[in-house]
Amino acid sequence: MSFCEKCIVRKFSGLKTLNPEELEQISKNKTSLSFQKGELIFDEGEYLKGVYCVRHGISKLTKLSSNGKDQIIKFVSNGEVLGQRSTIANEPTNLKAIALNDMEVCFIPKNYFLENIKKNPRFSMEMLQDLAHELKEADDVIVNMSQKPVKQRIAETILHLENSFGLDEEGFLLIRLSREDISNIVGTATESCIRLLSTLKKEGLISTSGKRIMITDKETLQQVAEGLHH
Amino acid sequence: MSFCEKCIVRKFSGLKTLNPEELEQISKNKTSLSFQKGELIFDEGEYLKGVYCVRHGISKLTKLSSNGKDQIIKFVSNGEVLGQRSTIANEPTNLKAIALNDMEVCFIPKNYFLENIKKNPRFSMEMLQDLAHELKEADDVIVNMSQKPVKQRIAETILHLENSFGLDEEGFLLIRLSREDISNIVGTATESCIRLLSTLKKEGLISTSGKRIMITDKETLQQVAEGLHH
DNA sequence: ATTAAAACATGACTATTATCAGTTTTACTC
DNA sequence: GAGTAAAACTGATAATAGTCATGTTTTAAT
Repeated sequence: MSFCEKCIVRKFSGLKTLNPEELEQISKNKTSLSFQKGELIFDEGEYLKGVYCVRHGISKLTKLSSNGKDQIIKFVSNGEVLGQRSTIANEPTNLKAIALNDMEVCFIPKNYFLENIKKNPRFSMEMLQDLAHELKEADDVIVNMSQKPVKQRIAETILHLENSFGLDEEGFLLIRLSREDISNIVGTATESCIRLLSTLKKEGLISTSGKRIMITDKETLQQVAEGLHH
Repeated sequence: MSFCEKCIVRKFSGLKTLNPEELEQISKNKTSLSFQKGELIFDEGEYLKGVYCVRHGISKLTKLSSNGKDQIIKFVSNGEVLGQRSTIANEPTNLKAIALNDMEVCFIPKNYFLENIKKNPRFSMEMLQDLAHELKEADDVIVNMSQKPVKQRIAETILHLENSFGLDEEGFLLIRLSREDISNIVGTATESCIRLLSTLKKEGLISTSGKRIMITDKETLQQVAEGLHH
């Protein structure tokens, strides 16, 4: 049994605005869950009974397109909360959540979450700002997807993955994705994605080793992402 | 001078959850503004001093892409509020707002809007649900943009415009957009957009008269939008 | 360690979309 | 209502991305 009050993860999520009593209330009613790599956390269209606070690991959130491909909408990792949007909207989820690696999460039943939104204005303001921020990010993605060619989107994705998850000791991106996952981020055929990664490799902007990717010329890669370099 | 209490528009926006005193407070401090067709309401990156409640007219919200094209992210019309996201996030706007036709809006200074979020839990819950809903829509757009070919996106856009703004007496879409605007919704070259509209016309799914568009075979158009028809 | 399955990679070809150049139509001003 | 600028349209061509076929490497399970 662990206590929310002491959880480091709390510092990064909206939960930081809750007072000790509110936290204890949540602490008493949460349940700890583990998910294995590849395991389904929740599916698109499910009604959630609460939110999932991620203590460890990374989850990918995808949406099934009418052509049968899963589009990756975003990743959720340590200190972030899964299922916020649908819980707040009181709707079924619009996304599917899958564990990218082994995960530990705390499940917080809906009513404790919603209760705090109603009672604690600082918490609800935090949630509002969270959603506002997500919305801005979504707008950026829309523009990139509609206006940029695939090569730019891949360059951008690699830079974004570095920013979000950082590097390991050897300098490789900490997050390891299959080529298919990458193609599902940029919305392209897996073969096209592989080919363009090879191109970036030949141009000396990245190097790879299996699933691991290293940025070797960040400046030029940024130029590619912005369409200034061919 | 008009009173928020009596404003029909209020019924459609989050403002409906405010009580008479809160409404009077806003009513006393709002200013009425007019914008002409094509006029700039606010630019990307501006700090807004408040939100704009749309009483009449339609505004397009765009974001400039690095390739110099404006991507249309969404439209805001009667009963909806402009500048919500950036006001809540306390950030500069991430979108540019332009009047698509002559507009009448009420400007509500920031602090009256934020005050109600802090004091009235029903209002802040309404705002949360608003943002949650926008976020879901944004996810849908991301999937469409990344996974669907241009023809499908155009079909979808036409159907979406009918749903959002309806038809005139003759059965044409009420909203009238230039070919360039349509191409900036689907994120394509204007010429490609024109060509695909012609194709849809030849296939008998729509007909056009100048800027006016009429859906003549809704069922098939829906199939095209979903990729079931070629 | 062996083997089967999955993921990765590449080539050949096709389909889609963008670009450039030009013409026609529409809408607006005087 | 003629003149003009902007928008709409069309064609030719190039660039981009998707599909299908096939071989190779990596991964994971026995």
